[in-house]
Amino acid sequence: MAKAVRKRGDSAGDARGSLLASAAKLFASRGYATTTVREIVERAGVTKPVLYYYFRSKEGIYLELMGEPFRKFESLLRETASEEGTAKERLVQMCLRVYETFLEHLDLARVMYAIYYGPPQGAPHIDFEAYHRSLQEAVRGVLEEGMRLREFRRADPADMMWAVMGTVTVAMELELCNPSRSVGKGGIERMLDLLFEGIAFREGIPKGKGTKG
Amino acid sequence: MAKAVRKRGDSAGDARGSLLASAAKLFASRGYATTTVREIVERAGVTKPVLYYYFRSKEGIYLELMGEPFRKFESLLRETASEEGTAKERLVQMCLRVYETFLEHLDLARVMYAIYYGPPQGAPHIDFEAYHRSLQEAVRGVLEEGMRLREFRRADPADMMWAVMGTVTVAMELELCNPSRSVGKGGIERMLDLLFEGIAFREGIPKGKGTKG
DNA sequence: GTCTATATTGAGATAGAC
DNA sequence: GTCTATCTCAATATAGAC
Repeated sequence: MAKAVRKRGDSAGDARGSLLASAAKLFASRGYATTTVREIVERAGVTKPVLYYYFRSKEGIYLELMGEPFRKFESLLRETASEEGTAKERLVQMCLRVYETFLEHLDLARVMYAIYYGPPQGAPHIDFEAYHRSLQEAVRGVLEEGMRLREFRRADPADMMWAVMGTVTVAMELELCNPSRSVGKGGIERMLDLLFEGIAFREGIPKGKGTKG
Repeated sequence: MAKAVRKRGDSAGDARGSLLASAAKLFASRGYATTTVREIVERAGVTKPVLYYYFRSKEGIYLELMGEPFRKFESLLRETASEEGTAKERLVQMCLRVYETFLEHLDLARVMYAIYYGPPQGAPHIDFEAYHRSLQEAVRGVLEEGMRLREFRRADPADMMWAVMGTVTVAMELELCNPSRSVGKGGIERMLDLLFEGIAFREGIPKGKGTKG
């Protein structure tokens, strides 16, 4: 155990990255509250002052950790909203990218779930709700556009939005708790297809999708 | 605060019930690990030995607490599986009853979510996964029957199952974290309707459901 | 500076009177 | 069945030797 041994090959900025990775893993597996600074630095192979140099505090490294995926998430929504393609195509893209971002940050997703659904654990407050809501708004926006373009049939946009969210939610939570049974991106596409066959407008069928059943 | 005052009107078996209610609220709001026996008994207006008399331990009251909704959940699945009605009707019933059971035990659902998605918190192990899976199997069973009866169109039953689960999941999680925006039972029915319009078989339409779009 | 031994605390759990 | 008073134990904090 002792001093934990950073090899000479490690580049300079690596300590920072090691600390982030270490904190992510520990927050994910043991929770924010129960993870100690000592554990984080030990696992990263550095000493306490290094953590405080880069991040000021345990809260600091937590906020830094959560910051990145959320920034990525926001830019993802902006991009997808202003893209080419049918409403359906954009919606599928949006769902798949959200899911991809989720996969790229599984550990952080775990931390987020634990704090969102569990007791606060003394972690500094992050407005997860706001991010979740901006995803909802983005999805709903595309759905409403699809309705205007008569690509989708008319229904309560909120209901449609939640049905779409349901497919992504299920895929994500399966990945979190039961990765071996994960449906993956393919699964999301197939679920959305099932849903679209009900959402798709059925009178003047716009593109080329007949009743293929 | 002091002694916490049990009024004379309280009937005999009430201490037990108060303890259960108290533990449910506290486990839900503060988590299993951080909730102390002292807090539980104080809130219930009794003393420690009363808790140990009825439940043997902190783990005991936790298991007792979780036991009831899960027993109810299992009988619910059995009942619904062996009922009258079309596959769609039974599926909707099943979803609505799961959701109702969830609503009746919101606090416990919160505890369950915290432990399922978060760190174990030292709580005794409960195989939530098994219950979740039996729900999945029940839903899938009805779906497959619906396919055999040509009430639903053919598709991967697992995909359909997850799509259905998604609607319930979304409704439940909304209720947990954002009850003011809850979609409620009506929302589940509407989401399922959206989904069915895609799942419903479209060639020899069995019952009386034409393309009403 | 670091390590080990010793307090202190606060948790879960119990004994025995009533 | 419920109380007061107490026990056990583990985690943390601290003191003092090295």
